[in-house]
Amino acid sequence: MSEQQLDVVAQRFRVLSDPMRLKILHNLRDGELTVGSLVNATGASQPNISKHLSILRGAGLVNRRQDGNMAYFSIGAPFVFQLCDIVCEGIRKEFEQKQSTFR
Amino acid sequence: MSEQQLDVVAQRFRVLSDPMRLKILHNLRDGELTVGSLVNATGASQPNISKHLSILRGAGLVNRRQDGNMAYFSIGAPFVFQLCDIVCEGIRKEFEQKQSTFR
DNA sequence: TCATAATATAACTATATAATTATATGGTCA
DNA sequence: TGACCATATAATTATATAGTTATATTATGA
Repeated sequence: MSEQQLDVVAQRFRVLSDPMRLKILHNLRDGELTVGSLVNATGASQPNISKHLSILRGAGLVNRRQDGNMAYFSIGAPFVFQLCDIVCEGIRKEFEQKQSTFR
Repeated sequence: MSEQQLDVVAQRFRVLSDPMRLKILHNLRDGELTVGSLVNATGASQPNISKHLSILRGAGLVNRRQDGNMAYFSIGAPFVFQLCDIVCEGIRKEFEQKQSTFR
């Protein structure tokens, strides 16, 4: 793997390394939502959500569809959930190991 | 998924979001290495490598074994390579889509 | 066309963190 | 014990970025 490839991969992980962005992706799991809906669902400010959405879009993780004066966002790369599942599984195993140290 | 869970998952992605850490993991793919070997392999400074290794260790991604006055590090969670593969595949598909826009 | 609603962008601030330099710790062997 | 080697930690600096406030853009409907 080349230096450049590692940079690109690291950049993708960075996009996923923010709780609010994960929260947005999580909320989109059941289907597309408008920016306003995401603002309500997350409790974050509208500019904040817009910015996160543009970052997610830059990484191809969400798609944007405009209808009237509303923008609908949806999951663009379902593999993100696969990634989260693997990470969660890893965290679980790690806890188990740490626990077993005390048994 | 709870707020707290999202925080933990985001934190894990953050650990993987640095090119030098990915480089270290990549170098460990063929087996354990000492800090010195990793310094040589990566071209980074010794304190820098030590710090990255401690971050990786904190996330359970590498294991440490001491022998004499040398520390041997090895992959602690093989699933990281699975994660990278999925991300790489995602990047490839994204390029394909962007390319097809011009055909 | 004007007022309004939804979203996006810009400028700014505060915080997190990667890398460097200097120093400390811990082990080995004479 | 004392010199040396490998690794770890501390302090510092520079940069990246999340969030806020204010403003711009774009679309709708009276």
